Amino acid sequence: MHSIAEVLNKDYIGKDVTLHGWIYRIRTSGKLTFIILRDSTGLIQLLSSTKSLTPEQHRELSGLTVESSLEVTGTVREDTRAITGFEVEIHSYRIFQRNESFPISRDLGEEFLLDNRHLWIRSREFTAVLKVRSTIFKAFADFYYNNGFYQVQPPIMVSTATEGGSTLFKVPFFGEEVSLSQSSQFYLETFIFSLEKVFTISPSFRAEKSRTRRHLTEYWHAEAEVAWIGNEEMMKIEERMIEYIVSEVIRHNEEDLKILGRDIEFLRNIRAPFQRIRYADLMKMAQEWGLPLKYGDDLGADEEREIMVHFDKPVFVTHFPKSLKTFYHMPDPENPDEILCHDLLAPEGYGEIIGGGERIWDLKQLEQRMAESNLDPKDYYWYLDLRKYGSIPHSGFGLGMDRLAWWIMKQETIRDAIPYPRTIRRIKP
RNA sequence: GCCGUUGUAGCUUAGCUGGUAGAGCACUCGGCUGUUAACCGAGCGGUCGUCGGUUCGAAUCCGACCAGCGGCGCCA
Repeated sequence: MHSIAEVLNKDYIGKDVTLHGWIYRIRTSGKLTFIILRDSTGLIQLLSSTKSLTPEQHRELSGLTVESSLEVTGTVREDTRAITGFEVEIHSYRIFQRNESFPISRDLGEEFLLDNRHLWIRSREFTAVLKVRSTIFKAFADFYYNNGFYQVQPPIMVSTATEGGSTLFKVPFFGEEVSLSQSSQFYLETFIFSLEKVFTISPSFRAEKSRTRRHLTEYWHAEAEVAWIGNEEMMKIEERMIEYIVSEVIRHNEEDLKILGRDIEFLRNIRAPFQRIRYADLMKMAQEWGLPLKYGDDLGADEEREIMVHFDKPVFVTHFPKSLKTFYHMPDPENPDEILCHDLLAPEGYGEIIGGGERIWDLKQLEQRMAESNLDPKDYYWYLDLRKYGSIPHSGFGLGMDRLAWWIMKQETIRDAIPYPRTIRRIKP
């Protein structure tokens, strides 16, 4: 048994190989039939003819359809006319299944492909997407393992909101109603008191009725929390992490990026350090660029896009006004109206992919900020406990893995970066 | 939630001011000993999203509803 990628090699010329996979294309030309076979590693042309098969066998192979599954044994030869430079002349085979007409052919509509995502997964394009995603998830975890972090597993079913504004998914829980997690941050903060440096990649859920190309209701949320460090040190870790993930994708997925039409040279330029811009300075710059922004405005999607036109690497925006961020962010001691936080904006119009910063670690200060936000301390008793027993300075961040994958692959919508997107209007397949 | 837009064969679509619904792909059959999303010929395939209205006559005009997509707000 051989893989297709393995056999696309001069060492196999003249040798017999056994391949298995699915029919990617099939066409007949007179008494010859060309089958393009697909497996997880690539494509290869197979030749069926009466030279090496009986007329009945040749006829059976010629009658196969796209995505039929089979195993073939044949002889490899080099042939520049074949799609990947080599061809296998079949002399025996086994058909596992001959399909009826495969629903997906050429000229595909967006809605149809989403309805048939379970089949579209097999396409060359989506196979490339899945391979790049696999690298991104591995590289994220590797980066943190290599830097002394522990991976932890926070709960998914939770009883409190982490952030006031976002809408929660309610699920029944033995006669009670609980929520699906929309951020693991508070739980991650609990882990640093035993492990100091922790990360997780877990699903998060947002019941916001967002209808945009960058929102999912279920997404993969990568989060880290680090003891003893502040906002600037946190950003240093993040920029190296992004650089590492992008470099790993370039190293392992060059072919996939080509299939997706991604400009690899652009990605090669994604190297730390990334520029830091204070919110107040960004507002001044935006005004010079003619954007209708003033101090105190939040960055909308349009503003992010217009700002990022001026950069070809991700940019950290820091020191947001207190009013724009939630209660747990640490105010800047030098200017308490601003907080020690950062958003990382991706270039090329992709916008925010990371939100993070330093957390308030003083109990009184946290209680005061919660009171300002009209939050009931009882709901957060365990979060407040962390500030009662050996509290320490610490920072963390949350990264939308699907958004990162979406940007790295430069896909049209975030739905094209995740196999089974969940949105306000889509729960199938 | 608000605003916009689209819906014709399994898929992609043409059909303009109302007059018997047309093509390509897929599939089936036939032709071609080197095809590259092959090509050539034939066949199969449609309650024009749904319901209602206007009209002698509606895919086409009007209304409501349903579904998808896009934008905003919110966020990762």
